Amino acid sequence: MISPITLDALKVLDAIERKKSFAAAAEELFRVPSAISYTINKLEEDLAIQLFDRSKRKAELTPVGKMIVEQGRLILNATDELTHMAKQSASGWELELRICIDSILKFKPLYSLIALFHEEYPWIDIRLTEEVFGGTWDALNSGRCDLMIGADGDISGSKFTAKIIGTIDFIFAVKENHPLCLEQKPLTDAMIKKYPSIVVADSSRDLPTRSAGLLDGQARITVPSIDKKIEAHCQGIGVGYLPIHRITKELNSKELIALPLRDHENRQHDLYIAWGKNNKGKALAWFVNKLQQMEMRELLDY
Amino acid sequence: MISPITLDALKVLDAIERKKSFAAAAEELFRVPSAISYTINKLEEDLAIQLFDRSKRKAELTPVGKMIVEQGRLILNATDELTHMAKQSASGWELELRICIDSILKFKPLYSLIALFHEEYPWIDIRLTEEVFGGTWDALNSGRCDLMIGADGDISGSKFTAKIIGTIDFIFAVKENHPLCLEQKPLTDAMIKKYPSIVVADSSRDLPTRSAGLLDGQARITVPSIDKKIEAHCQGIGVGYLPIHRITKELNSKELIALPLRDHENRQHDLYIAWGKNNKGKALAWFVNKLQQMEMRELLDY
DNA sequence: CTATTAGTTCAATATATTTGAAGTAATGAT
DNA sequence: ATCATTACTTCAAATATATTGAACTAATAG
Repeated sequence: MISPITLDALKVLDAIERKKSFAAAAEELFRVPSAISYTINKLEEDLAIQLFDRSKRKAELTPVGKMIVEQGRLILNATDELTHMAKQSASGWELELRICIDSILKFKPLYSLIALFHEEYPWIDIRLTEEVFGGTWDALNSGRCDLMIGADGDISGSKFTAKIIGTIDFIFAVKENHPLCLEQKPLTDAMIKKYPSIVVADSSRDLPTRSAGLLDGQARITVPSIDKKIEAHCQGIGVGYLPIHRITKELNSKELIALPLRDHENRQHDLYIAWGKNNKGKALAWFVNKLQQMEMRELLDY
Repeated sequence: MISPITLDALKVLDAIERKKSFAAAAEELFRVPSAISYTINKLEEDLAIQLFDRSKRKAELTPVGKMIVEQGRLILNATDELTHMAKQSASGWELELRICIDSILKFKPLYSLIALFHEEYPWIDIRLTEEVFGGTWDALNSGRCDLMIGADGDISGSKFTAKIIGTIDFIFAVKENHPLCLEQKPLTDAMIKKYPSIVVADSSRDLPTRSAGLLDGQARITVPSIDKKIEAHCQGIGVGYLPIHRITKELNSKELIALPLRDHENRQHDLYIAWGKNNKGKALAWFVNKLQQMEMRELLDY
């Protein structure tokens, strides 16, 4: 026997310390005093350590005894928590929920949602990953996440449930003082094609790469994230569509200029959330519910 | 029953997971397979949670089961550690050691000693307090500390063991450009008495205040710590003796000037460590041993 | 100097665990 | 496909462990 300590003994020890008496502890635990005495004696014997000073009428904890009570309480709490966790997760709560978010969306509003969730269910792990364009669908499809929040482009098949929770406006934006600013508005295709377009790399691995509806015959510069794309626009390296909510700062400071196009409306993309149809997880349901209640404005962090 | 989990069940669960088999776990725990089966069945029943998937020949942990194994190991470790701690402290190791150090000494070298100690005995708490002059003796005398490291002035009686572990040199030092610098050397009492002396408050509460051997008939400015005294000297507010090792920086930068005195040698104070004679604590012994081995230079942090 | 309180001891009893033999069902080998 | 083997389960009996209540001891409060 490596450790002679038992949780029952720790419970008894705890009760004695709180009630300051063997008899009172016995009552609390629905046992007779002699049973308490037996448990403590056994623990002392097994440990070969005196836990109580019995020279007085009332038994008093020795310093070591006090320490065991204190540390023991931590252990008892841990087991109670473990029991609780186990019951929760056995009753339909996931042990972890993996959320994949399109990098077109801002993380911040999701953070506060996660914080809220974590307050209620601190034992459930939330794993957040980021993908660009089709990457979120791909992550869901290949089982790398349980819930995707992302740009549109629906997936075929009946494995997933998808809900549109809003739309994102895209506008054609270029750097201030960009040559295109001097051209006659609205801009034509020919004008635009003279400048490279900035494309965010599709992080899809399994799915066919999505064209993202870009103009043809134009030089392309591929960047790994939406942030880098915005940066590239600001540097004047290229031109293209950007989601309004991510560039409000740059538009306000006139770092980026929105330009009207002859052949394209300012485009709208649907914002989806999607998850496995037969995923009955309650944490998933919690997030789906909250996300649907959320105002688009909150999610985009205008 | 609040938590049906028992440490024994967690041990069994751990063994099964490691050995990947009920039978192997049984062997490891010197029980028959049916006993293992019984323990697991009981735990599953009490928790009302399926811990193993028995559809295959080899029982496999369910996700919840895996979690319980993982968390359970933490709990098992904690109990093992608790047992260890208890045995250690019952075998003569203190649960905490209170060290009181004279503020004349630097804390830093003691910190590394404490760090070293903490590496070997992480469960023993070290409480470090600081006192000025007689304060360390007083702290020891009144039971506020177990070990004092400090300036001299031996205590009468046989309650304590004291060891001299070195000496500290004190010199008479004043601010650069202080009027005393211009006087003829060596300085006489009369010259010094014109300027206030800086006295560190004796934090003693129970013991008669110690005169600290200062010149009489001189204005006194009382400061609460050695640092404030050095500061006061640097500001030219007063004059007096300072421990060399605490003012090497100021002496090198000529912020403070050491001056020779006619009537006093540069004084030496013995550096003591002392502790209760019948304190048989092993942590105390460890520190006493290490402190005696330490070079004065290390302790003063020259 | 009792009377009372607090905890202990002990034999009897109740409960829980372990055992070994027999059983079931899945896997692997032929 | 069949059969032996593996891996675990079930069950009754045996054993170990915990609980009880009655009798006991020792400290302290009145």
